[in-house]
Amino acid sequence: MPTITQFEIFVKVIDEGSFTKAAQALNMSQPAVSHAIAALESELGVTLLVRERGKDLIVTDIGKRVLFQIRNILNSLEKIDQEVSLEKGIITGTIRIATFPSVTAHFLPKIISTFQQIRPNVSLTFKEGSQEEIKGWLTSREIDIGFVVLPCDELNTIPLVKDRYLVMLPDHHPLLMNRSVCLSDLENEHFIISNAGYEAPMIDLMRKQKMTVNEKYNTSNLNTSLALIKEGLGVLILPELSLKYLAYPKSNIRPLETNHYRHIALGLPSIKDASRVVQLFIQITKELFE
Amino acid sequence: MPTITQFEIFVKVIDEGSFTKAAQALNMSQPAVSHAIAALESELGVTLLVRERGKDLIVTDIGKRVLFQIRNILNSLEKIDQEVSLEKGIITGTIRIATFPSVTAHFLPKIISTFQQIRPNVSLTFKEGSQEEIKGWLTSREIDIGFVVLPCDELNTIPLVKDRYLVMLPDHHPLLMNRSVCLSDLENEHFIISNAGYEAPMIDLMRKQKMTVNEKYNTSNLNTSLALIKEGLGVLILPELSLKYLAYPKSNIRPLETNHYRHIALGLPSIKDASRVVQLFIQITKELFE
DNA sequence: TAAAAATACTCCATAGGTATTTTAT
DNA sequence: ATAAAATACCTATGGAGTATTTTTA
Repeated sequence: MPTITQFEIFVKVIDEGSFTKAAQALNMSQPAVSHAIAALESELGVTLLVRERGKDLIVTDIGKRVLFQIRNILNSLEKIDQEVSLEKGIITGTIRIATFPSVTAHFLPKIISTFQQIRPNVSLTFKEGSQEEIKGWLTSREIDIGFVVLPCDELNTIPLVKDRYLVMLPDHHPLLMNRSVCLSDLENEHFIISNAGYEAPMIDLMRKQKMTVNEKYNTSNLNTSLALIKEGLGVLILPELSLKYLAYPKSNIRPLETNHYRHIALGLPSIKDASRVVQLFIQITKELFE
Repeated sequence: MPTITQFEIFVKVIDEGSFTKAAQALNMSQPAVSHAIAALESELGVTLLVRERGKDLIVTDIGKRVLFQIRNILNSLEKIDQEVSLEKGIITGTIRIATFPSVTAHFLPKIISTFQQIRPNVSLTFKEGSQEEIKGWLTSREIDIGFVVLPCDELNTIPLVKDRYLVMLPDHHPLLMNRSVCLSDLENEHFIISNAGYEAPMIDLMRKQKMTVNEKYNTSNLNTSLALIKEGLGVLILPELSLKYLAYPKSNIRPLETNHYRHIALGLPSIKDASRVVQLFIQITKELFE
């Protein structure tokens, strides 16, 4: 019969990418980790990890499938702990949260402080990534809950706030004559696309409406994008929240006329299966946005 | 750290209702079972079971909540086994199925034989109960999949077949003059209701349409119901499939005119989280009804 | 008195430790 | 030479057994 400790060791080895680092993280000896993985593999009768000294660890295909179930098991164990603590009158637990940059900047501090005031014994851990990364972490059960942009059909979602889209224009741009801009106005513009993908839903919308989209520049950094606009090389679509801390003259920004907003929401694989503290987190976050 | 064996013992004790029986079922000694439960309880620091010698075992409130998570853990372990077996080229596993009487009688034999032909190494276990029992077993994760009657919003469902409703009438009943009967015709009739609750959806429908429902007799057995109808004491609504093996003259039966059918479906907590063999079972069962 | 759970004790399997070796960069 | 995993060997915790006692119907 495999051991829960073996499961914990297996997950830690994968998360750390090395037997030695996992041993350190778990405060145990390296041979103990070697033993545990070997025992698990011989118990199951399959190879879970390909270790080539020097090179990176490789998780086998079956290893990944087993990993998914093991993460579920460890999550259930965490829920047992939470239920038991609750029974004893102490509310504890850990919530693993993933955010994307504008959420981190604008909402996270308030959410953390509010939640910690209400439940000081619950620890929160954070991870920042792109939409795709966050969804991946949710499906592999590496995190409990994440901030996502709607639409997102593959997850249970809790809508929080609508974020308006803006267009940033270079000086002397003809569209600056208008109070607002609509998507069709942008058909012949050069677009500056950022790696963070803030504008993706609008670009998709244009494509869906059979408009031509001129994706001219692709930057990995918003400041680079700003520089390109200032040079008159293109325009940028950005949600209002992402703009807040950027130094760009208000007079060069126009609201995008569309009934499509960026809906920011909480997402998780299943609200029903979430632990009590995660459900409380959902509740409190929702109330903060009302 | 608790042990997987402890989890298995805990579940078996609850399912068997006794330490001694659980020990027998698990081929181990009674003291070992005592130890395991005591160890689990002291590990968690809570009482899971109240044992009063002679009386029935009582699962505490926290015990029930822990039980739910433990069943999930054991289900995940089963999925690991299945994935590993599949990797080795052998498809194994167990599917715990719940049915209600007309499914047992009409569909189950065919489903079993078809499935066993395709996957002889997968074992199937069956449990028969009422709709409410089946839903309870699914939410407590005691079974993997069950046959349910739609609508059933709390589960993922796979519709299989529509079953017509019929009305059984006593001799010389005026409605026998018609080729078919509609719900409003039945407003002033005495209803014979069976414990199995086959007619529940139609009764609900009548109530929803503000009709008066005269629930006169309540029987625990369809044969009793038949006797009551023959005496002219009331009428009975029954889905066609449930009628098949009942000895009742066809001439006293009329179809119920309604666009509401009894939809028989497969139901489970989450299709996505189901094991591969359960998903195969869904596939095969669905195809059998096409 | 019988039946079920708990206790006392014994044993051994195994998880985890230290020391060392192997292997590849 | 260095760094990471495996191997060898040892120890001790605790899981499971047998025998027995406790408790209540």
